[in-house]
Amino acid sequence: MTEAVKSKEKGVPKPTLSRLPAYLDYLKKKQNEGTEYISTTKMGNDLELYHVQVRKDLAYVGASGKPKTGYEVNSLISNLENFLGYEDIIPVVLAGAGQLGRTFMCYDGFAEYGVKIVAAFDIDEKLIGQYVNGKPILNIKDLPDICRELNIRRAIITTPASAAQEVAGLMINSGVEAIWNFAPTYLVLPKEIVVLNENFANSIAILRNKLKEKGRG
Amino acid sequence: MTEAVKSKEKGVPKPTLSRLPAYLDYLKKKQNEGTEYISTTKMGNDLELYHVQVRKDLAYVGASGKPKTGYEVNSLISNLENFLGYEDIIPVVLAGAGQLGRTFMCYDGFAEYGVKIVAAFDIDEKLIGQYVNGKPILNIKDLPDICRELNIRRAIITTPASAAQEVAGLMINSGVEAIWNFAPTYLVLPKEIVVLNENFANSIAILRNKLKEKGRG
DNA sequence: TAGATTGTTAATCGATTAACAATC
DNA sequence: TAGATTGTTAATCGATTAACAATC
Repeated sequence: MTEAVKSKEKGVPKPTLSRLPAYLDYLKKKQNEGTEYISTTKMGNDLELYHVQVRKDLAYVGASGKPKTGYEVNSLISNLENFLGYEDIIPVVLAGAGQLGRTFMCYDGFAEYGVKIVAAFDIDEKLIGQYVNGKPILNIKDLPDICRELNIRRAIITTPASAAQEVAGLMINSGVEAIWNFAPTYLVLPKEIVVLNENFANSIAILRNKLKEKGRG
Repeated sequence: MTEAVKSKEKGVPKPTLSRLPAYLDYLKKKQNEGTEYISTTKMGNDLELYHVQVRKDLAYVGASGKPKTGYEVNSLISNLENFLGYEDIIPVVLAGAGQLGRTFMCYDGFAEYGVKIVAAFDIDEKLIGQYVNGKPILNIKDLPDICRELNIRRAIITTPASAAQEVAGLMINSGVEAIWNFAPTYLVLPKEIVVLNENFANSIAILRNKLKEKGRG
């Protein structure tokens, strides 16, 4: 009946959501250059987007501007950061301490977006017990205990493709609700689990297709 | 006038394209299990897609099935691989031989999709001259010459965010037409250049949003 | 004031879903 | 034959684009 309830139900449109980090990145650069106000016309031009779309996206995160002046860069950044929730620190575990896994353990950029790797897990005895960037590599067998103890709900998979499905199962049994999968395979998991398959094959296909569209094979 | 011309013009619908690698991965697993024929009903069930959509996507890559029997797994795989063009080997250069860059140099999985890193480039004297997985790390200053010499048109960026934009410019001046960017920033480049920004911030935002939609913050 | 810019409402476009006919 | 499955055509849905009114 009341529209307050109705509007809360729907999630963010996916296309909108995927543009928000681009706006944020762009605005931070502008902020560094000392820009105080910016128009959606300018933003749209630079980011190759239609200005009305930019305005709608910004309205979505609660931002508003002034006719003739535009939007205040600082408050726009706050709006976006708030909406994206980068302030909340979320502890995650990582399975697969191979080269990619260890790269992620070292990569402090995750922290900027609120993702904090607390421990890695592997099956390889040679890796178990080591520390990478201050984070321990533990035996995969201990994953359930650690997850429950620390109340971990998010996980990253960087195992080989062959191990990914099994590891994902183990994680889910340990209370994990969301999985960010970098293993080159598509995980098939229960509907209540959130998965994001980060798939290079997919990216390569998209790149090739964009090239083909522009007439270059 | 003739519909032959008309139909060629349009590119693949993006949603379709992004599902194709998932089908391929799924079908290869089925092939391993010895499955010879498969229905779109089954595929749709397993991959959480509507069966008509699966059928349309498969029609797109030139596959066809038989009523009552379904699609032949082997030929479906061929169709997909053909369409995705994983057989053509494309030489690429990589800029930024830091930890992520070196991880990619070691990762032979790229080869499976036709991507072959021929050389890496960096600005760091300590790295220049080293070999990683048989591939040389060269001085970034030599990138233009090497690209022109070997007729390289594709590049990967794994530099820090601060260097990415400049490196991209250098690449474009050296004949590069497509850039796969892993630096945590959105590149703004001429329209004729194809860019794919592989952005973790974006992924994290999507993951969070999926969780929110399911009622878990 | 005039003009740039915001913000909203309507029209278009494309992809997904549904209904149904064709086939083995 | 009957039923499962393909393949096509029409209906729905959601996002983008366009048109326009409001405002500083």
